[in-house]
Amino acid sequence: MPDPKLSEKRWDKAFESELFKQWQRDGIYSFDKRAQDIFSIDTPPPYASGTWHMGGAAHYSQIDMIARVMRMFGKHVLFPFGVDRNGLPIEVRTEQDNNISMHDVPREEFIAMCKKTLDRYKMEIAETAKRLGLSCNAWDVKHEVGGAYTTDDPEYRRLTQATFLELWKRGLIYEDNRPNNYCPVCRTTIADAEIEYTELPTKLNSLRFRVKESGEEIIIATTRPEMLASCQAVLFNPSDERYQHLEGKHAIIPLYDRAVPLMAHPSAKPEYGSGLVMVCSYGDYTDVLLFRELGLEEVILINPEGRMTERVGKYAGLTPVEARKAILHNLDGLGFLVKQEQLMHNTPTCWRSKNPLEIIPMPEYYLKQTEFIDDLREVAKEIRFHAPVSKNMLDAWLDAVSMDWPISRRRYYATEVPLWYCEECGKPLVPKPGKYYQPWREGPPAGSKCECGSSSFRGEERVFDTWMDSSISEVYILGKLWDEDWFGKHFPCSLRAQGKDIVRTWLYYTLLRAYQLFKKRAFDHVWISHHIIGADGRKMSKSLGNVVMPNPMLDKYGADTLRLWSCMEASFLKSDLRCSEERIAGNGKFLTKLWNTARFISSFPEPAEPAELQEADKWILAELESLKGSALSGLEEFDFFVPASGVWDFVWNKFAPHYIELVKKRAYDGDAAACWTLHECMRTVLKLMAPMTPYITDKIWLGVYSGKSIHLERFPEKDESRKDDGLLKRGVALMDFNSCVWKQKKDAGQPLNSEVSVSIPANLSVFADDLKRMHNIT
RNA sequence: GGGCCCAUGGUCUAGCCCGGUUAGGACAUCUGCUUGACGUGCAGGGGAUCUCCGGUUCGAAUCCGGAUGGGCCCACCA
Repeated sequence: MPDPKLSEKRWDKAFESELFKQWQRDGIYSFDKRAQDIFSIDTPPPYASGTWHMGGAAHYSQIDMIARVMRMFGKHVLFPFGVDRNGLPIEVRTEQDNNISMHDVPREEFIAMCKKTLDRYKMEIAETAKRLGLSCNAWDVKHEVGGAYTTDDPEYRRLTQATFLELWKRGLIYEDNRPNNYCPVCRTTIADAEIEYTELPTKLNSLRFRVKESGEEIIIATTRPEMLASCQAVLFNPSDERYQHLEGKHAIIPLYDRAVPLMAHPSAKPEYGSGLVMVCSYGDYTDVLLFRELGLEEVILINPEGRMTERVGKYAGLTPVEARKAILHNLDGLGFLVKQEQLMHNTPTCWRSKNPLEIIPMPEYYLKQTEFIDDLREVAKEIRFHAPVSKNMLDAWLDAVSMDWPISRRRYYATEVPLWYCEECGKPLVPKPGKYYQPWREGPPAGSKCECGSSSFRGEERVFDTWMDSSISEVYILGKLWDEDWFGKHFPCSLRAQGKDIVRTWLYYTLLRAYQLFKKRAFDHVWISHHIIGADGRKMSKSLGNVVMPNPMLDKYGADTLRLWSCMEASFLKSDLRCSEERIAGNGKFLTKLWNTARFISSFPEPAEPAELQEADKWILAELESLKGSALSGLEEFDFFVPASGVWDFVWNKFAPHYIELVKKRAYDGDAAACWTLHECMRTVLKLMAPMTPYITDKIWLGVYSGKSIHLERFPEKDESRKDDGLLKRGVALMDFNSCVWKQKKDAGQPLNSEVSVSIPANLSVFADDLKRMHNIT
């Protein structure tokens, strides 16, 4: 081989960190606000806790590919790196690490502890992100467009508060003391969107009640016997013949000896249990509706600590589960328990703590959302979804939203609700937006006075739901805080890239907030990725032993291999990706192949102009053109399976074994047509692969073609003149012919370079010269 | 209970929208090979009644209907 420009014999993942440093030094991904043709990408800031999982690594790699694709389509890409540091997981982690409960420690102190926890984690995430080769605009710069950000930054929080104050001004926020989902473990109200339903075993208990007027015995089935004390009615279906005579009578609650009305109501299903149902405050959401509808008096049985209140009598202080056990024991002892059936119950649980929820009334702030659902349905139609079917997930949630969004929480490490209350008349004092307020530790703005004349205020102690922060991420990254004009020009954000699991939270809330604030869609494109799961098709979990972590994979195989794997496994937009080390490793082979192909080609000079092309050259250019077409359309869809597998197929199944072998002899002779075509194919392949495998492509590019990074290049233009379907067909025959000759020599036990006597079919006569030299045909 | 998606060799998948190819590839497996770059390579082989049943059609993996089996999302069954 003549001197190759690439001296190393194979791709070495150790080049990756060098290249990353060089990119940073040259600032090739930095963001310039003055640029035209902006493409902005809003990504889920990864949660700061712990190391990155495979899902995060693959997910972010692919978002990075989108950023690189848009750059190569000529856009100036806003792609900031963010880290999420708000919310419950940090608090829970801090509580565990320090073996304390948040409420046992002064607020100030607890927040300091959270910060300490966070600082331990922060670097780890960023380091993995860098190793993956993410082309984020900046890693250290803060507080400007393109800068890295954290969601607990006072700047971010002041934006959250400013948007809250704006919505307050527009009358979209109100306070209400209504029964709501409450997580006793997190000790806070949560929104419907934060509920996860889990199938949990429970017992359906049939209890013996008596009818006060007749002394008749009736059976009532319940899964929540500990709620007996709050029972205010017993219902039967109006069509249920068995119970018509009970109308207007009363049932006596066992243990508590209290009489409650028996009534007909359609919500009681005759076929379930005994057909009689007790209504308690609050066993489930139906109870809430019934209490409201029937005007029943609410009895609070569970306190904010998740313990039974005085109203349950001797079970006070127990948790609901303990109380259930105790009360069942008592009921059984007194003969009230008739039977128990085991059943699975789709139980609402907290998505953070995974614990069953209770329904407890608590005064909370609400953001109106139900009246915006129809508008959001229209907004969603203006957005291009990748893949299009993913829009179904959003539509399904829009159909399900039934009540306004409770936005206040009773936690510490989060953005504060920026309000004070007059000590005299209780009226809220609403500060001007623009500053980060912490009402629990500071007074209202100097000189504040209530309408009633008082200047004595009490600070609000509640904080916001984390989604109040997250749902304005696109507003934050587009720099509304720092440059209102620029923001106005570049909103909506070009793209939201996120996982399918947070459609009803992050995506939905962002669209809601953007619509409320700006009457516009938040994004032009929404890209929804699926999950990374274990090789066995199940969710990765330690107990199943199917966990693969990104850092060890990066150590062993490098970022490009990992990135290529995420493209090659399947379409991330259409299905979950199964992950096994074996399959990741296999992708490294393609990098070796690509490297060697490039190294070989680099040993031939690249003519400035294509000379008179021969038929074989025209054939591979036609193949290249067809690859360009399919790959570019896949890239436009942000679906990397098509371009990656297309390039793989082109290089490994057509270009290297057939075309290169065909023109090798010509190339050695210095034929300009062959040399030019080899380089043309290689340049195109490198560019098409650059977004997916940014390291190896740049290393080759810099080594062979340019002093400047491939990541500053544009995608090759399509060239209609190279299309030739007839030639493509002939190419297939050509490849078949090659296989035939190879097989013939193999069957004859001859080496591949031996002389052979075969006749070249008429339709391949145009390739005759190349074929003769390739196969040594005499 | 409602909705959405899916079903292709041992495994993961492409093709299906716009019916007609020996159903393509990767991984695994088997055999052989220094071929002027690559043994992390090259060449070749074996392996699929395209879940099932109907229908449309000259012709169905592809279109239509149904069944079965998965997955996901939503929903107040006590």
